[in-house]
Amino acid sequence: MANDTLSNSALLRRFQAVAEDTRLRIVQLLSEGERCVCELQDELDSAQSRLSFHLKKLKDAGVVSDRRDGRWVYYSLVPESLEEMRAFLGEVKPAVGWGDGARRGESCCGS
Amino acid sequence: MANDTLSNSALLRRFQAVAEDTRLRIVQLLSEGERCVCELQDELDSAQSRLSFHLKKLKDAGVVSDRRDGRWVYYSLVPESLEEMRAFLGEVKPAVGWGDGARRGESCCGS
DNA sequence: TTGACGTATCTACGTTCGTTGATATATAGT
DNA sequence: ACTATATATCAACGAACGTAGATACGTCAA
Repeated sequence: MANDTLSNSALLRRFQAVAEDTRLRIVQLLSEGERCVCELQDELDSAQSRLSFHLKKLKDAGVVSDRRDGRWVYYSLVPESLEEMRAFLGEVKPAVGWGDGARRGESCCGS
Repeated sequence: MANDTLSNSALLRRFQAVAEDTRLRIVQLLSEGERCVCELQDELDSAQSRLSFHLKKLKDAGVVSDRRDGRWVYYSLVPESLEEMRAFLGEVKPAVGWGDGARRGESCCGS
């Protein structure tokens, strides 16, 4: 795996951002295109301050970006950040699938 | 997007499972192959009960599976669950990248 | 300038989460 | 049976998180 432990912090924050019900739904909705807060409010049937809170989390984690247009602020996904998570899950997966016998060298705990 | 809102719960639990420092590292380590708890204990320099707690979280979310061999319990990744997360992030990404002008039909908030 | 509207921030609160240390369970060796 | 080792579970605690309501900020129209 390419990433060292320290550089995981950005990745971790992205996973944390997505790992919440409302925010996962927001990501889902934004995958159809950008939305302003009031649209999300309707679609998620969520209070305004609540949504603002979650959008901030997503933004701070780099998962979404915002752009202001007059009174409205439009949010959209940041493809790179999603790709980063995807890449992690991809690097991680192939090394599996070697079930029982195929362990690394010695047995564990020195015994 | 194929998944309806309800079927997100399993996916959500997987993201929640991975969205924690120690657990993200565990997934990283397991990508190199299965490990028993005591090995992870060494590699993560973590207390035993702490590790057990996190492994349970991962297991309950379906991200890892365990197999007992004598005194030891070996943990390994469940590729399908990682693939499921990957798929979600993949479905989500392509619809982006249409920045400013390209919004959906009408403008927002009825105005 | 005033008022309406869209959004962000702040505060207080209850809940969930991760940690620690103690204890319980399981397996293997003597 | 007894002991040592590997792992899981439990109870108590503090910290982080999500929510709701109030308030502040920014933008537009009259």
